[in-house]
Amino acid sequence: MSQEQHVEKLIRHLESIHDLSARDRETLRALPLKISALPARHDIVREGDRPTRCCILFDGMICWNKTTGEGSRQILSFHVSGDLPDLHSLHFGAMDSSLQTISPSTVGFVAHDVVRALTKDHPTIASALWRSTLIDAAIFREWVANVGGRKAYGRVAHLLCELFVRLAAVGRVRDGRRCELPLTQNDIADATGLSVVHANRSLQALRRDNLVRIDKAELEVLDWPRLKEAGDFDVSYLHLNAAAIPPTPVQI
Amino acid sequence: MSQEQHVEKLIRHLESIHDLSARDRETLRALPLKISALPARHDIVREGDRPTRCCILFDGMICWNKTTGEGSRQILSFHVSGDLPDLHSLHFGAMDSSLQTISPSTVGFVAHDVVRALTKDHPTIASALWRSTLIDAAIFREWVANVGGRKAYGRVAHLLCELFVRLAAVGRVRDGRRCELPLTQNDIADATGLSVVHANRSLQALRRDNLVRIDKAELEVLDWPRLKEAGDFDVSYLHLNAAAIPPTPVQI
DNA sequence: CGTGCGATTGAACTATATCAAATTCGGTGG
DNA sequence: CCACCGAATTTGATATAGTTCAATCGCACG
Repeated sequence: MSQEQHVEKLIRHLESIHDLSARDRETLRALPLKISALPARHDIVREGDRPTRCCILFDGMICWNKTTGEGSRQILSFHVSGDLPDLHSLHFGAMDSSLQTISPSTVGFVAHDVVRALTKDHPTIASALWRSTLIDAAIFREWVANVGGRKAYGRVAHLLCELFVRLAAVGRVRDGRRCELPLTQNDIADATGLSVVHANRSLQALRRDNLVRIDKAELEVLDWPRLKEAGDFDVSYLHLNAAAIPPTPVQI
Repeated sequence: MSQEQHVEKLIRHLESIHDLSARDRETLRALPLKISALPARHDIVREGDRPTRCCILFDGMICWNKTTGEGSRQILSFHVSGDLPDLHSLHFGAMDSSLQTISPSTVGFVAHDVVRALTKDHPTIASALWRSTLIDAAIFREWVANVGGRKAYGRVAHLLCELFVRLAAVGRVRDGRRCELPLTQNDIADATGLSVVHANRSLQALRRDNLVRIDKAELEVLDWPRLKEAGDFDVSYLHLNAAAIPPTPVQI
């Protein structure tokens, strides 16, 4: 896929959370990028690293994670097409967590200096990027509430809701109800603070209740209203533009 | 206390995470503020609100929280003297969580427009504020790992470590080992995703093990190395300037 | 000197973890 | 195309961390 097509994904992401002018889009299209294809389970940034560039995700899925003292991995967030997961590295010295691919992914690297120049010369883009990191923070807040306050069933439902809406916001949902879901149950367990066994059983319960179907790394939402309710999911924390919020999927 | 003294707390906070010039400090000292004394348990901002001003905390303690579907409250973060807890409201429409005082608190309100002008005219201050919100995000990440990945004992220990270091960073630790801790056990439970009963028992265990003493809303760290170890605490996620990181408290 | 909130205790209950084994699946080499 | 391999999923059984409920205690404050 050409660089031009990839950059459109970044633009789509930014336009799902902020208005851009035609000129802003042109500026972004001219962004110097180093595009890389990465395998699954590849560390992009490790805890303690001092990166000098940011990464833009074009295809695949990546996550932030931390390893706690007892050796268990906690996933902190997932990122999808168009996201800028480590924009905050611009303002930090050492990274406090690791960024890793979940599935084989295509990313673009942009030097910090380039991003700094971009924000200096283009206030609207600066504002959109700023807002993007604040939305990341809002997602972390929601995750604190998710792992701290909900039972296993609800946690998993909430996670599926979030991924579905975020993918929908950047046009990655087909038929109004199917999206990629390249996570293993181990990943789901690490993201929700559950054991694999219990994550498995929670997923089974969601399927048994006919809320979702999961097959071949694909999620199909069968009953959006009940899935939302199960996950106690309220889309507002994603701070999406109204136009980017998916309509309630049609039931079958 | 005079407005001038209060603003020094903000400066102290910003200087714990970013360099400021003498001119930046002067600019901050001239900031138009509306200072308010608020009682404990007071809502400063509620989920869904669209604030037009930001809040700076001078004295007391406040927290972000969300109420989940089943009615339980999850605390998302605590804030201490000098913090700007809702700086991100500058870039958001509706708030996704509620900001509430824990103890009786003194805050200063600054209009969004004033902050926007400030960041426009003073790039260093803009950068410090930006960094401050990114550190908030880093704290949320750490909390996801805390509630998702640690046992009760470790969670509570981690929380105490964080508060101790953050208070120390802005000069709120006496004798190198004592700081305010105006939290009820209910607050600690809501912050760690535990029941009150279990939070109580975890605290008892920490005391039994002679890691801390808690009395009259005051925390005394008795054994910092072991407390850190119990909480699997690594200060780097707070992204403090080296000078703001407290030395290991003297053992008694 | 009561009143009420916060801390503490005990006991019963349950959600979730852990361990270990079996099964299915996707891909790879022959 | 088949056989095989490792990884991912699933299952069952047992163990435990944490919850819930209900009562008591302590103490600051009017």
